[in-house]
Amino acid sequence: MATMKDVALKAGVSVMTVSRVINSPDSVKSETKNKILSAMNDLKFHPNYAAKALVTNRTRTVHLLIPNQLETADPYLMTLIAGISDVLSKNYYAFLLRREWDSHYKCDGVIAMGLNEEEDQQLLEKMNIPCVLFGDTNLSIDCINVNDQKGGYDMTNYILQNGHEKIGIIVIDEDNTFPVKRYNGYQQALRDNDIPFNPNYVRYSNNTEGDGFTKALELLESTDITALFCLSDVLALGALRAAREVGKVVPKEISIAGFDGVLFDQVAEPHLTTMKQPVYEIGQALASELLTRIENPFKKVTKKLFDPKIMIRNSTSKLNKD
Amino acid sequence: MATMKDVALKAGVSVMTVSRVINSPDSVKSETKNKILSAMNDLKFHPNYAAKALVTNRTRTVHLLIPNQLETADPYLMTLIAGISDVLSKNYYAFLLRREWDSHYKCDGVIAMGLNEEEDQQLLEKMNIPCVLFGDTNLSIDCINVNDQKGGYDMTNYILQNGHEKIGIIVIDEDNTFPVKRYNGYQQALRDNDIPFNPNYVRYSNNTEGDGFTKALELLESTDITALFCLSDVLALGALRAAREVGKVVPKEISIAGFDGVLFDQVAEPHLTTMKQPVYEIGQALASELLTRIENPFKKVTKKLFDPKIMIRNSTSKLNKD
DNA sequence: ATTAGTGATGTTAACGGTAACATATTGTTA
DNA sequence: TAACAATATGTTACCGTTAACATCACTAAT
Repeated sequence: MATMKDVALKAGVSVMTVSRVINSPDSVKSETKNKILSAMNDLKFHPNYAAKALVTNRTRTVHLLIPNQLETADPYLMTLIAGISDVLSKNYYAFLLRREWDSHYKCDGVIAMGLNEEEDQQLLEKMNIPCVLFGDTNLSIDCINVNDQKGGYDMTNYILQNGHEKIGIIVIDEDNTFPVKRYNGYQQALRDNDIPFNPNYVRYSNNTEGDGFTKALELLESTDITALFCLSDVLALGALRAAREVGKVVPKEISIAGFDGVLFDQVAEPHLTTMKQPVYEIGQALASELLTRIENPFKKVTKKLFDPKIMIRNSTSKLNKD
Repeated sequence: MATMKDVALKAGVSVMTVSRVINSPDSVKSETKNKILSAMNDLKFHPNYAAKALVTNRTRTVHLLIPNQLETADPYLMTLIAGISDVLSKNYYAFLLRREWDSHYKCDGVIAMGLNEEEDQQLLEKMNIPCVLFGDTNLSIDCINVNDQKGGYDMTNYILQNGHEKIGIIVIDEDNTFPVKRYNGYQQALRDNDIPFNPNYVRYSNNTEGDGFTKALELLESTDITALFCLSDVLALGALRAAREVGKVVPKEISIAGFDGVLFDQVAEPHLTTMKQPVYEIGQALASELLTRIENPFKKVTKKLFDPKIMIRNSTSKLNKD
């Protein structure tokens, strides 16, 4: 492998001038620069990142901090990673998945998936390197998140526009903020449409297919809802099964909507109407945000919200007035 | 960050002795070693991998070479990456996804997903670093692959055991070897059970839901098959839809089986009987194989096959003799 | 013509480790 | 106890790059 020394020799200049061609090309006379550039080309020179890392204290490595609760193969996480990875790889950044923050292993930056505010806080206070958070925090850290409130609002609004007024909701009961935001969106949409909020239409559940089934069954058997908004696709899958169980045809007799837009939503039968989170794009955004933060550690903190996008498929329809 | 120099100073020895404690602990007197160890502990010393990389020519980075045809967010690929990543991360190896081999960017090893023999061959000849292939090749390279022939055989055999004799098959028509192997397994199982092979039961298709639908429709309408073996889950999904289209109840009137065991197979309705590839485990195996190869570049080449595992769910059943 | 200023390039040392060799210490044997 | 291994530790140079400073040539101003 050719080193800068080889290039310098071939171009008849000092190593430092070669270095300058790479790092501040404007400071080198164009005649000299051309000589060096063509020498680099001839020798197929590519910088040794290890040497560079040693002297600049830049590793070209990013750590992805992922919650213990999530499996690595979780489709949501994997899509996020795909987005992150595509951006990082393009910039020759390698990355490494970590389940906890270990400051001993050097990296240029961290992308953290927050779970709840407290954990975020604790975590971020320990780090003093560039960091971007998938989530929210009031700390001065770059954050990217999904606009869950808007997602909840828009979906509820869509269902209302279809003539439904009795809309059940299955909320996720978890130490995290997103379900509450989605739920708030639901309530706000009802208010804005002058539809009274009915607490009997609300169920809290774990985020599992099984619990979605149970809670949906309850609602279908004990209330007169014509639509059911599940705050995750996994729940909605359970609700779909519950509808089959009680013999209600989806969407003719009951509309069912989910939230997330994970891989299997299009495979469920009927295809699930859902709020798709732009997870891949968020991954990309997290990575590019981190890269710009690494470039410029003192830039203004940014907080970005990505709007989820409603995917209208055939688990929902206009209210059937019979 | 503490360096070896700091440790050496604190322990009252030379830097080299500290280095030895890390790399060949047995060569240091235990009294000295303890002094150094506790100094390292006090100072929270962790080696600087960049410096190490520079002098040892080891980067602690692995490149994943993924085919251009695959999306990064492909669930199959993502599960593989999850397995790889879990092993690499544990060993503090970072990784980087590349779509083509670029020898200029240093790494300690490469994991390549082969597509077809020719591509593999071309690729591997270019590389002269540790490499493990997900696929097959006659070159002397470590390979890990799925036993597709056995998968095809076992699934066909399972269907035969359920009394079916008229078994349709949708083969994938692609420049790749796995569909042929699965197809061979199908044929061999027929032979071993003395069931004549009927070419009318065979369709070739692209690996898409849509084409699966079309080809399944053809078979359902023009033949008397009682079971249909699709060489991928995506195809099987289309077949499921085709069965609904012609009003045949799955599995009562037609058994449908897939192959792959991807994320959505359990979500399809009815749940799909399939041959699950141990993709996550294969990812882990690829990574650990690579790490041992990096440790010992001259070890004997290994070729491993992982058996796929039949997941019997409710898209298949015993032949209904009416 | 002398001085100061500017732009282009070179020199030196350092980043934090390890390899190879040199030296010191200890133990073994005649 | 001298002589010699064997074992334990130290010294030096180097890996490939950049930062900081030094030098040089040339132009502009006095």
